[in-house]
Amino acid sequence: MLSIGDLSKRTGVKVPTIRYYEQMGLISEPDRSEGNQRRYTRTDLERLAFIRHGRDLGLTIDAIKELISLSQHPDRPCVGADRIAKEHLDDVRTKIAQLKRLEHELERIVSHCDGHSIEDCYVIRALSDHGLCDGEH
Amino acid sequence: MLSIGDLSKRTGVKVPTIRYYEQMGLISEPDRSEGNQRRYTRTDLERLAFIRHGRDLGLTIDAIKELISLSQHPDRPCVGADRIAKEHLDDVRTKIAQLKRLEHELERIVSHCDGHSIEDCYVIRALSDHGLCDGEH
DNA sequence: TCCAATACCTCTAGTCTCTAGAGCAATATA
DNA sequence: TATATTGCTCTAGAGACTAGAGGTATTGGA
Repeated sequence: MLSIGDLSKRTGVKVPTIRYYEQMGLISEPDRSEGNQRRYTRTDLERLAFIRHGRDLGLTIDAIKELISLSQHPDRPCVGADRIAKEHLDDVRTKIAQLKRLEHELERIVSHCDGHSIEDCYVIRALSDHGLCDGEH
Repeated sequence: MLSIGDLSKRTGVKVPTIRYYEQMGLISEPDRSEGNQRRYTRTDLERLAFIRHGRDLGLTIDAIKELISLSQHPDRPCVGADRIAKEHLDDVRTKIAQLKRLEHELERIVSHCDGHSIEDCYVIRALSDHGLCDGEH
C-alpha cells in the first residue's frame, strides 16, 4: 500500500495534483488508513502513470477520461482511442505551424533592433504597426 | 469618438476583453459619455492594436505592460524591449522543439493502431507503458 | 417624436489545470 | 517518547479571458 507521497514520487505527479485528479473523477477514491490517509494500490499507480503520460502528451483531462472509459471495455473496437490520438496529433501539428510563423516574425523583429533609443526600436514599431509583419498571424 | 463596440470591431478584441484590459491597467480609463458609456480616441485604438498584436505573438500581459512602459520613455535605449522579444523567441523555440517530439510520439502511436479491439490498442498500450516510447518527454 | 432594437453598464462567477497556504491530524524516525 | 515529516480539508489564486444577470443608453426607423 502506497501513501499519496509515495505515489507522487513514483509517478512524478505532485501530491495536490493527485488529489485534484481524484476530485475530477480521473482516479477513483482510494481506501483510507485508520487515520483517514489515502492508501493506493499498484493498479492506482498504473492508472496515474497512464494519466501522467497522457498529460505529458498534451491530452486534456477530458480526453484522458474518455480513453480510460474506452480502455475499460476491452471488447470494443479501438477506433475511438485512435480517433482521440489522431485529433490530438492534428492539434499538435497546427500548433507547430503557428509557432513557426511566430518564430519567424520574432526573429525578424529581434534582428532588426540595433539597441539605440526606443523611438527607433523595431520591436515597438513592429508591434504598433501590423503592416511591418511578413505574414498574417 | 469610438464606443467600445466600435473599438472592438476595429481591433478584433472582444468587448469584455477590452474592459478586462482596462481593469488590468493595460489601457487607461477612457472618458465617458453623459450616460456613462466609454468613449475612445484614436490613441486608444492604436494602443489596443499594439496589445492585440503582442497577444497574437504570444506575449504575456505583463510583457506587454513592460513594453508599453518602455515605449513611454522614448529617450531610453531599447535593449529592454529587445530583451523581452528575445526571451520570448527562446520560449517559442523551446515550445516548438517540445511539440515536435510530441508529434513524433503521437505519429508512432497512431500509425501502430489497426482498429481492432481495445485490448490490443496501441494508443492505450503506449499510454500505459512509457517503455514503448522512443524518446523522453 | 416615440418606440423597439441594439449596445452598453456593473458585478459576479465560471473556464482549465493545477498550485499555494492555513490550520490541524497522523505517521515515521531517532 | 519527542520531534520531524507527511498527510488531511478547505479556500483562494494563477492567467487570460468568457458568460450571464439585471438594468440603462443610444440609435434607427415609422
